[in-house]
Amino acid sequence: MGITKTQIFNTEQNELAIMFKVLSNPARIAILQYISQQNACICNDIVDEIGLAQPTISQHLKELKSIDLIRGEIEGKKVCYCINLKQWTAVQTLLNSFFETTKDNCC
Amino acid sequence: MGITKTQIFNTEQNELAIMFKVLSNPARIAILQYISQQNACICNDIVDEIGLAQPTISQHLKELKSIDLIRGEIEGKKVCYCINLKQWTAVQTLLNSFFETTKDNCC
DNA sequence: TTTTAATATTGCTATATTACGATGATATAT
DNA sequence: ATATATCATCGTAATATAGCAATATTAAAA
Repeated sequence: MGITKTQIFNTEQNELAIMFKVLSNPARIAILQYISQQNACICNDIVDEIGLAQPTISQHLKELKSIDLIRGEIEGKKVCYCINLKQWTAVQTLLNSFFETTKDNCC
Repeated sequence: MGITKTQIFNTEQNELAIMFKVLSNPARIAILQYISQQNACICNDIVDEIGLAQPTISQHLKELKSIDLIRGEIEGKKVCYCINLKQWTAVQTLLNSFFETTKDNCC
C-alpha cells in the first residue's frame, strides 16, 4: 500500500498496525480458523481446504509466522502448522488493551 | 492490494478482515488515539497533530467512517469527529470473540 | 457579494499486496 | 540412485494503498 510514513509514528502505533495488517486478509483468517479446528497441527491440507494455490497459502503462512502467531514443525516431507497459543494470547491482550484504553479516554 | 478472492470466504471471514484492515495503518491508529484523548470531538487539529497532509488525513477519516468507528458532526465550517462508542465496542467484541473462539478450538 | 477558512474530492505517483506458474529444495519411497 | 511428494522461493501481472498537490465545495465573515 504505497509508502507508510512509519517514522512519524511511535512504536506502539506501528506495532499495532502491523498486527492488524497480518490479520487483515480473509485467507489468513480462514487459515487460522482451520488450523485451530484441527486441534493438532496440520500441513497442506490447508491448500485443499482453502481454495488458493499452494504458493499463495505458503506466502500467507509466512506472514502469519512473521508475527509468530503460528509455528511450523517439519515432519519429514510435511510441515505441521499450529497456533502459537502464547503469542496468540499476547496479541489478543495487546489489541484488546488498545480498544480499552481508547474507550476509557473517550467518554 | 492485488485482488483478494473474497468469494471463496464466508461473510464472517470477510468482515473480520475488513475491520482488521481499517485498523492496519499507524496513521489511523494515531488518529483514533488522538480523537479519543480530546474527550470531546475535534476537527482538523488532527492535521496539525499528525504529520500528514490534509487530504491524507481526510482519506483516513473516511476509511474509519466506512465501518462507522468514528462520526463526523458538521459545525459550521468545521467538522468534529468523535469515536462512535457503540460501534467501537461492537468491533472490539467481534474481534475478541474471534480470538476466543480460535483459542478454544485450538488446544 | 466577495473573501477566507475548513474540509472533501480528484488525479497522480510510488510502493505494497494478492495471487499464481515455474522452479528449487528436501525428504521419503521405490 | 531415481522418482515422487511436500513445501518454499522467485518472478511477474493485476490491483490496492498511502500520500500529496491541485482543485472543488461549503459555510462563516467581512
